Amino acid sequence: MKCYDTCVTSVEIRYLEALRAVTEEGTFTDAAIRLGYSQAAVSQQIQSLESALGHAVFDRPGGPRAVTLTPTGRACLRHAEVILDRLDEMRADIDLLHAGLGGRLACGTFQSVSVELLPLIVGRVLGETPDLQIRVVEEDENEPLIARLIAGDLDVTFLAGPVREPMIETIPLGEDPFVVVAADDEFTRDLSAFPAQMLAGTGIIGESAGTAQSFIEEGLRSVGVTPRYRFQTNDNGAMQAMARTGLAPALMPLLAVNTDDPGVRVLPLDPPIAPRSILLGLPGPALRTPAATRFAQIAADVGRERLAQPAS
Amino acid sequence: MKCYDTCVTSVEIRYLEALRAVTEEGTFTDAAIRLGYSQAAVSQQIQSLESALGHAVFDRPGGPRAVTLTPTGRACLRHAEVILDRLDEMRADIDLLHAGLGGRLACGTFQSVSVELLPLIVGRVLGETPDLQIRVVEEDENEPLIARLIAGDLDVTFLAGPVREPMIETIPLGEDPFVVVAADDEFTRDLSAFPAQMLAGTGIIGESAGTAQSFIEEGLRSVGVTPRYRFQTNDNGAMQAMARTGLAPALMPLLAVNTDDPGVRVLPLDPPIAPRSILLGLPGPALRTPAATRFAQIAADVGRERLAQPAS
DNA sequence: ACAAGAGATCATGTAAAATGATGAAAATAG
DNA sequence: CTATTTTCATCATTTTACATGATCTCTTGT
Repeated sequence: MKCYDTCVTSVEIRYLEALRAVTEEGTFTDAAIRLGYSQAAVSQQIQSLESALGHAVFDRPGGPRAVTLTPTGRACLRHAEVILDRLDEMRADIDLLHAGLGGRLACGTFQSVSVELLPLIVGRVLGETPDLQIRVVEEDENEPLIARLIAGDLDVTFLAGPVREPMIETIPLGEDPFVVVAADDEFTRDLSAFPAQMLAGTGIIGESAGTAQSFIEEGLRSVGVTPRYRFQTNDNGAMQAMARTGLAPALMPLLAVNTDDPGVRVLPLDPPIAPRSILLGLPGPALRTPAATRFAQIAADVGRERLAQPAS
Repeated sequence: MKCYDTCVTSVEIRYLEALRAVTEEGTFTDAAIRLGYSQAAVSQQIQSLESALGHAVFDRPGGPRAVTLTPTGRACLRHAEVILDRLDEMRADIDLLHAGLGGRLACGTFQSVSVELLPLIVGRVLGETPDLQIRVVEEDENEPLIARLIAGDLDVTFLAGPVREPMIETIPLGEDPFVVVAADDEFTRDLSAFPAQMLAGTGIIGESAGTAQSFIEEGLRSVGVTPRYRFQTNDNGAMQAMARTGLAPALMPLLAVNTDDPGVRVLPLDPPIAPRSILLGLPGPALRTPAATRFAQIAADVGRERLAQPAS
């Protein structure tokens, strides 16, 4: 059969549906009834499909015998089934996404939040919507988190400190004070707060870099102390373990501290440095999934429970 | 059938292409250029897609900023990529199929052919088109093979004996005589042919059932012998091994005999019974793949080489 | 404030699809 | 062997959807 490329129609979804229906029903007429078309329409659709593929997909024996697939048609149908299934899946996926029950939620975070706050929130969210696929991305700085949120790479993200970025919306969750984690020895045993001035002498243990550390350094300078590092690591556990040895006190966000550790004392700084505020960043309303909205609500709840609220 | 849905149009391929193009280009205008449409057309296509899905897929910030995918759009795109890829695959698959280089070939066969003839043919076919996926289906009878060929389940099939079935085409490959396989003992050593009459006394070893066996029984009756079975099995090797013990001679199609076995003698029957003709069945030309056609050619070649040709 | 750039909107012509009626081919029944 | 039924293809026609080009609106950058 010669195919004159008079009409450059390409493969359309409805052709594939027709292919499937005709195959399953056995006749064009029944397929047309099932699809809600006229028989002529189905006939033309199959013809269009055949002209698009360049080969016949059905063998029409003529007379009251059922049409059968050609090898070409069988190959085509194999793919068509996948495509049509995938289309259904797409719809289901989107419905689920919009119902807030399914889909994916990519969440940005940074270290101190990851320790305690995030697991709590994730636990509650998953308690409500177990089918939600949550992916967590950790960064040391605000900027990449914000960038990825704007890029749509993330659906929500935790942020630290004041954020001025008109493209996104932020919800304050509370404040995370910086505390001194010191070895539990005869000196610290009597203290209820750690004198900031002493840090100049002892040196401190801190994170390697990142937003939190800049914040700390700035805070220390504002109370007249220039910090000197005795040890820097990005691992919270290592920091605390090192502080336990008595090498130097660690200056850490409270959220990152394991307060169950009997070997250390956790003390506020005196005078205190400005606490870091913890925010949740969300994209504009149009880019927000129901799951993200719910995540934000739960995050605010958890923040109210576990974080100091700023004096308003 | 009246449809009162607000969206009369459903998802179309071109919408998905537009979705992909806009996502990759970042703007409707560039996507339109890439697709060869006007900007307005792409805008409408995306709108149609959105109305079909029920949700926006792009966030249009307005002004000279690139549009970005909404979570819905991202979910949609994930599936769209698969669907579009699959469509390309479909075309490639069909082209390959039509070039005779790829695709699948389902071949029906029966025992005696499977032993020697089929491996030879398959070997040659694969030598020419290594990417062809050949699947072999073995049945004992002609009928299921023919039925599956007509149903399109098989692309080619070997058949035995005369076949009267107008729906399919048959190519004679040659004749497969029935031979006596007997233990190599003092009695058979002097024979150049096995007297049919003797089979009445010794009994025979044969297949359990099936077309071949009916053929044998009929043939024996035509020379005045009523067969009596001493042992029946469907395994050619077992049949031959049993004949080797001297229990009784086996009456088998020559093709099924392992002629390298030193423990047995393979003798023609005297008087001979009608040999079984070996045919290759093919569907009508429209249902034939190039691979099937080539398979038939090679089968005819091999048949000419390895089978007795009927006296014409 | 203004210009530039991006998508939305509108009216319009055109192309494609669906329809309903008719025709041709083939198996089946009488 | 003819009539009937079932099937798909074809044709002319209507209806629908599509793409276009010209504005409109909005936002950003200067």
